[in-house]
Amino acid sequence: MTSPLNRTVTIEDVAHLAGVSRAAVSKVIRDAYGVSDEMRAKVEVAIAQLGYRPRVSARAMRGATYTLGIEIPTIRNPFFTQIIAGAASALVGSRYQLIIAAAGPDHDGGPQAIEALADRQVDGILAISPAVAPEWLEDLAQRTPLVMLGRHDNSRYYDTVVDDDLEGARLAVRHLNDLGHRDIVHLTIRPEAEINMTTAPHALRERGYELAMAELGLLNRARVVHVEPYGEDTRQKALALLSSAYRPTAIFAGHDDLALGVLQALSELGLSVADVSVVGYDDTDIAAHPLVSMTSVNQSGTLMGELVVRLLLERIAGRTEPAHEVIQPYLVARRTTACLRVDPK
Amino acid sequence: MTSPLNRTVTIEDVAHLAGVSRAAVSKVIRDAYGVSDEMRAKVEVAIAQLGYRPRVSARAMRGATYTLGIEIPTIRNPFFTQIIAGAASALVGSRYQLIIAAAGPDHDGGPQAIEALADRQVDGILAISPAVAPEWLEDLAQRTPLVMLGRHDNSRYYDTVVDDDLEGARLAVRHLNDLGHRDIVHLTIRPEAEINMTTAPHALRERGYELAMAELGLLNRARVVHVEPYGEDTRQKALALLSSAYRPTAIFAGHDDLALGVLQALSELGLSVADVSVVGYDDTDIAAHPLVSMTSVNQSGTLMGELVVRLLLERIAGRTEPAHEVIQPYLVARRTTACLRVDPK
DNA sequence: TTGAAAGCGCTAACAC
DNA sequence: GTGTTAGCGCTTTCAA
Repeated sequence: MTSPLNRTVTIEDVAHLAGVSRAAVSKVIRDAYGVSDEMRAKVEVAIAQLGYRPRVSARAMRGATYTLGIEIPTIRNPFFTQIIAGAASALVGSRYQLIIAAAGPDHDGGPQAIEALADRQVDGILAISPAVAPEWLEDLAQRTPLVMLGRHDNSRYYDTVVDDDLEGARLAVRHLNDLGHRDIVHLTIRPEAEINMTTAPHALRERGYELAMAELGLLNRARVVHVEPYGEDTRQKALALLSSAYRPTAIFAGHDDLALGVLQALSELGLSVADVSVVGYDDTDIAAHPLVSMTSVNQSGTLMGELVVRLLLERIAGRTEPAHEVIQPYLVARRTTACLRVDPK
Repeated sequence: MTSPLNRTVTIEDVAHLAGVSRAAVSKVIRDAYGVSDEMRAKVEVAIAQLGYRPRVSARAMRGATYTLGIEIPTIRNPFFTQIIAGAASALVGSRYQLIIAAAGPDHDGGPQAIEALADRQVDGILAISPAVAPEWLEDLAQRTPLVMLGRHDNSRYYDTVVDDDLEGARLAVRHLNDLGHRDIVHLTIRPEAEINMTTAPHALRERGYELAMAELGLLNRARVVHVEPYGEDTRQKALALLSSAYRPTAIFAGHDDLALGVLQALSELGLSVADVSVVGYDDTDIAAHPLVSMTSVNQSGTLMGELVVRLLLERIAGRTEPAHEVIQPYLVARRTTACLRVDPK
């Protein structure tokens, strides 16, 4: 199985050992048309004997890399890893390998990581990057099949999969209102962190929050607190908010990690969800844990991951009409949202 | 910035526009020796104008890919993503890009993902794979610089960074014993999930557990519960254990996710950490959250990530003597470990 | 069904 | 300091 050579074994070595041409070996490893069973057998024996593995870079020069790249804003958010898990599971049994590039707080949050994938000649790209202009993406998509997650725009060059963030936010606000809350604050990342306001999930959730508050006749009570997307800021701002004179009775956070920060601040102040109700977004695993038991809006990350892979493979296979899928979110009510007033009944 | 050509812009196009040779462009983009400031300026203008980006595959045919690959068993474990974050931060400002390959529950848990990275001609590999034979790794390491995380073996071909799992486990057991516990169960993944018993973290923690129990004269009470590494099994086994006639007063779990499963089972049975103390391993973020507040053994995942990158870059730069670093773990005591008996004093 | 040969985009010797 | 050129390991016509 191990190569007896010092240098890497190449297709040439296999061809030589099997007594055939390089082209023949190439056809066998690609399952290409026009190889006799006999030749296939010979070649496969030689491949196994030498432990031959085709070099992806060399293949990339002429053909495919059989690699799909996925970009995520940060690897520290469990919702993104859930999407990746979904994407990976959709690839099991296929000839494609998934590589991940995380943008992270230290980078520009998108283009850089996506370009890194494109530079590596992946056969297709999945990306979660609201902070990128559509024109830039269209340019990229014309070279590399591209499916974007969490974008509400409608390019003909790339596909999109997105949940109905506006509706998700309304679900959250209405739920809190149903429980008797009227002073509902929305805590979310500062809008500048997402370049394109109209296509970004958090901007849309913020609009959904305002819409819902308006529908409930609570617009005058609507308050939005913006925090830095990474680090300690959530906790700080939540502490300030919760210890201010105008403490809300409920907080709807833009995503679960922010909600966890709010819950942490609550704890630190000796308060509990009996004092201030909390709702998150994404319904990550930890939200369901009994110790946290956090109400959250579920947008089916795993299914999203599977879906984007399916769309991307279609694109790679040649589809040119754009696909734009919208996932319907649903609310999972748990202990972190409590009735404000006990029902007199 | 955008290319005016249909096809991808190549080094040839840049050379042509700048009125220089391909070699000159190559030197500029690699910061290589022997370019005049004037030429550099011309080339850089042309690069910007055409939006040229070198194709990694083509570079790989002759030189470097400036890509480091990191393999992790699963992306769903926050400890691994913490390591990745550390590794990524150590790479900020360097010319290297990190790509991630997750093995995942559906795969063979190591070789496959590592080979996928090697196939892509990464310049070096970081990997967390106890379930792989040293010979296999040595073979790989002779082709590609390799640093392994969480292995206790000592190859001269690859570097290792590992925490002292034996000691970590002892810290956990002693802590519980100090609190008055004597019936301490160890819950960990089934040993077959890690091929090489003597080099695998969980096998070593199990040995450390037994050692500590023996040192405390509690060997006759030592009990180990094995669970499947993924899925619902932890909860099931924990439920069974906690509702059995021989309920322990404390459980030391092999890692934080298992510990969370135990805490979940506790909750479901209407029990709390006042009834059964729990200790985890890895000290992931959620352990520190006030709602969880879980005692855990910290092995500095972020620092580990930074360290492995440093070692890998050294290897790539030419170091041949092996490096084998051992991290000292420490226990972070939190609410999940409670005194069994109130001190009469 | 099989093989010969061109060439993908880049780097590294080497010549100038 | 700069340009010329061979060639990395594959895939893909195209002939046989």
